[in-house]
Amino acid sequence: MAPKKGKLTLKEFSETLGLSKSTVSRALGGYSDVSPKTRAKIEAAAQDLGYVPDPLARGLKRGRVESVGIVIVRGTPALYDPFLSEFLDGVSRSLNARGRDLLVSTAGSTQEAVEVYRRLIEARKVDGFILSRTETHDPRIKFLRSAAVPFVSHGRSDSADDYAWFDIDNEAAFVEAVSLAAQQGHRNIAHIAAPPHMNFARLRLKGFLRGIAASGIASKDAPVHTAPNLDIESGEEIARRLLLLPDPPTAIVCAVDLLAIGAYTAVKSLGLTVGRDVSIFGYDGLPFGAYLEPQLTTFDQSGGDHGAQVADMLLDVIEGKDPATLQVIRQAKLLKRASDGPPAQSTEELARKIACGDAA
Amino acid sequence: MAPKKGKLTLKEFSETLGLSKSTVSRALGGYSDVSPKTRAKIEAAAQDLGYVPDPLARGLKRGRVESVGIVIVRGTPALYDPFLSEFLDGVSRSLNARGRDLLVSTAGSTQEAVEVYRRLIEARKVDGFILSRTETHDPRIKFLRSAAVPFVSHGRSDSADDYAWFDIDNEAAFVEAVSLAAQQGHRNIAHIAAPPHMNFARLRLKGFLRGIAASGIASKDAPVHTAPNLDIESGEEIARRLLLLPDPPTAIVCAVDLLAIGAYTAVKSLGLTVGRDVSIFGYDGLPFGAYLEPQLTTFDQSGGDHGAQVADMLLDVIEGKDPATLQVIRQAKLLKRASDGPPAQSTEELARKIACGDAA
DNA sequence: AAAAAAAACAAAACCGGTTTTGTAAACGAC
DNA sequence: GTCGTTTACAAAACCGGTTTTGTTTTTTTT
Repeated sequence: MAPKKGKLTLKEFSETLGLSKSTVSRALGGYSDVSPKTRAKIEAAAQDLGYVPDPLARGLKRGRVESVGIVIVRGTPALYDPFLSEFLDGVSRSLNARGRDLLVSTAGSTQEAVEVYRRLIEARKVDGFILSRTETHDPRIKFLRSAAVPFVSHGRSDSADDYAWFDIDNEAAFVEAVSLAAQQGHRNIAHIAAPPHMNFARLRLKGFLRGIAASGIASKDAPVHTAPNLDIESGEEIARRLLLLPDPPTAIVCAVDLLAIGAYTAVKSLGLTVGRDVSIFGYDGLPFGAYLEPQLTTFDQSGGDHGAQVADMLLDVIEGKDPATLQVIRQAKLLKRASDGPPAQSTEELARKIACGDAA
Repeated sequence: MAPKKGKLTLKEFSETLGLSKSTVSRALGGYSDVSPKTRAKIEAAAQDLGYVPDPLARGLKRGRVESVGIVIVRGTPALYDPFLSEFLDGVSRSLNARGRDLLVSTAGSTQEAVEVYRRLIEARKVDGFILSRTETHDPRIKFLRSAAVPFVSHGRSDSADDYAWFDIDNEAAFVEAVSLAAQQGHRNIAHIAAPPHMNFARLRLKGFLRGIAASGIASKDAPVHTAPNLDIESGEEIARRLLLLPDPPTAIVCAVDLLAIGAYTAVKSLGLTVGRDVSIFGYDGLPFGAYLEPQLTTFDQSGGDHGAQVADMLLDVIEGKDPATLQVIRQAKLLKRASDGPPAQSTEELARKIACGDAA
């Protein structure tokens, strides 16, 4: 257990074995021109004396550093994003299992993120990148593709299909939410959308509209308002605006949980009951949703799994697999809780109730 | 802008300048034996041609890699900790400003974290570590100290004072919370404590007790219950238990915001009003607290600043500064909101109210 | 049994820098 | 004007590995 001081070097190690550096290196590297007997001896000794090649020296020659990077863009849904923590945990686990590490940096915008990429590539600190929260037109993807640096993105951008990505079927999830609401009897269903430069926002809106069409609801009964920011305040503000429409929606499908939480506040402040007067659907599966009153119906993201899978994909790309063959889409899982249900009354009645309550 | 293919190497670079590798290297390194004229020329050319030394090669010779590591321990207050995100952001900013990067890994326990440290040190992937969420007896600190690896911890452990740390004055914060409550007229003040193996928990409890003593409250009127986990459920369960005591507290001081959020639920489920019947104090400054009804009174942590400062301290240690001289303590800032106030009634009256309401 | 081929290991070059040591020219002192 | 210092740069060693090329020795082929 005595941790060697200044580390055991290949030269020393091979000398104690009475062999040359090259033979030892090749033996450990699994090359063919080493006799089985010698190889066994070397491996045993390495184990024994705790010889581990210095990754710096190895990286210098090999051109790899066994680390991957992720640059987190501040703002938008904020760093304050539980999903992100879980995601990072998944990434880290997966990387560690394969002897790699994760380098994390932050940036104020995707543009700034590109600068960080540039620096990290130049400095040879990573072998590839993981992208998250992709935007519709994402400069990061453009850059990394042109720089020919391995990467995998969590979420697609518009520029389709010759890179590796992992994505949730956002569209299908929102079709599902709308269909469920329609089935429960809602005829006026609103959507609080996320800013459309986020790619997931576009897809969720698309799903919402498809769901509306499939349910035979007129588009005038399916108002879409876009939240300026993905935070609770915005959710409250927009939800309030929706409920004060002449034909208020009896169900509100929110692009993300934070908006849904804001919507709760709006509904309650109008003297209404979430889940009866107004149904609310979220998306993200924030743990917090289970503590709302009533518990929020939402979609689970299980960030850990996503992170692990994305990391695995990236390692494959780094090892030479064709990125275009690595495209995975997964279905979101509805977390049915208590914020949805058949509407207690029609839109007209709801409008009247709001008018009275609000005046009161 | 043409990004050089296979990177510009020192050899190539010095050849185009008609100088030797060594001279160029020494010029850029700021050594003395280069004429000012030559140095200027070299620096201009480096800027121009975009020459950046390969950190791998440099690290190999210098023994430094210009990265620091942080190993996040899952569980306990969970990865789902907004403070952590901000903290990481601060660390990253500070490091990037000084040309360093952050390597992030996760572990299931502090013991496991030590294994990760060992691996990262062996693999020479980092020059030092940042620790967070220190425990009272922290094996990580013991290990890093014995391994003589630079580190700075965010939060102290019991083993006092020959390493670098940055900490909040937890004790003072809780004295303040209790004093405020006492001043508002509370004579029965409870504490929901965090598990005592977390060092901050110990200090907060200590502060609570000191505040109680200073306010002349009998210890029998200051019950302390320890939450098994730092989550919302635990908070609810313990708060409920406290409120069903014969002499229920009119104020509950919680070790962390998550517990306070749980306490809200307990108070409300007993038909009581937070801030009137029962005052609640949190600690953490979770953004979410501002959306509770009523808004949670808590202490601000501003994780970003902490992270930045800790990172700066670590770089100082790595550069040879004596860790024992780097010990910073900062005062927490009370975020006075609406969950506290003078008690609406005495303990006895509250007990009666609870008994009735609960029966009803 | 001689020539060709394969096996097993060693020597040397290389990755891209930094640092130590060397050396020619310019400078200063006596 | 000779000798000792500086000054300014170059050559070479080194960091700790990997990989290419070389060299024996053994085995196979004919």
